[in-house]
Amino acid sequence: MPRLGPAFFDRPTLAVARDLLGALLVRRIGRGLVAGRIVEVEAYVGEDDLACHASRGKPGKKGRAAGLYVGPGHYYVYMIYGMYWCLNVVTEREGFPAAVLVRALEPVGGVHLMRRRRRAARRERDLANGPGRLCQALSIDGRFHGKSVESRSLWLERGDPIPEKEVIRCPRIGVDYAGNSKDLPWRFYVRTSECVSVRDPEAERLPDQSARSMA
DNA sequence: AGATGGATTTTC
DNA sequence: AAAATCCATCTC
Repeated sequence: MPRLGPAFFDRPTLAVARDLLGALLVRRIGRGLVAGRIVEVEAYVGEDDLACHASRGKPGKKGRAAGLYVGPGHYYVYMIYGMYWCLNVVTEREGFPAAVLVRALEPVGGVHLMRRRRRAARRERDLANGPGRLCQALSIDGRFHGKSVESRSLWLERGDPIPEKEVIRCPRIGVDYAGNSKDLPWRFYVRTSECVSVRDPEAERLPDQSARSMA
């Protein structure tokens, strides 16, 4: 499958997020390959999004959030709760802070390598069904922060498209602190996947999820 | 339900 | 300088 280049990410963040569903995230570790199909993502868009790191601290391109301004197709990797890494891909034009957080993968290849790094996971579906877990499973850490998606050891490939009917759109996880941004429906996941980290029963009951405005 | 634990941000 | 907070996960 062809790799996704920077141009793929140089688009509105919600469209990128939606289209990343079904794509493959591939990691090369030495001679081994570890790969997963993306089944859950979240969009973080601009300084006005109170859940986006760019809304914190001093406005502008300083500190941690600087990594969100670097232009489309770069990884933004940060540590959370002092223990776990989270992988984002920066979107939109240079100078505008936005990214897509990759929240869950369905294991596709190198499952034995994932198990080695995810001893706590008993079932295969638990190997990468969370933003911290997938970084453990694929051995992704701060070394990838700021790197390009054209990296030789971590990249994305186009996968089979996910039909609109299978896409669930709902509010993001863990952003209750984000005031008026907390209910924005900027999380997308694949309804039929067993590897979604947190399901949203209410959203799954509603018809025609992602046909709503992307604005 | 509670513990974890480092970087970042906010408050004093 | 100190306290609070965090895009989470594991164990109990």
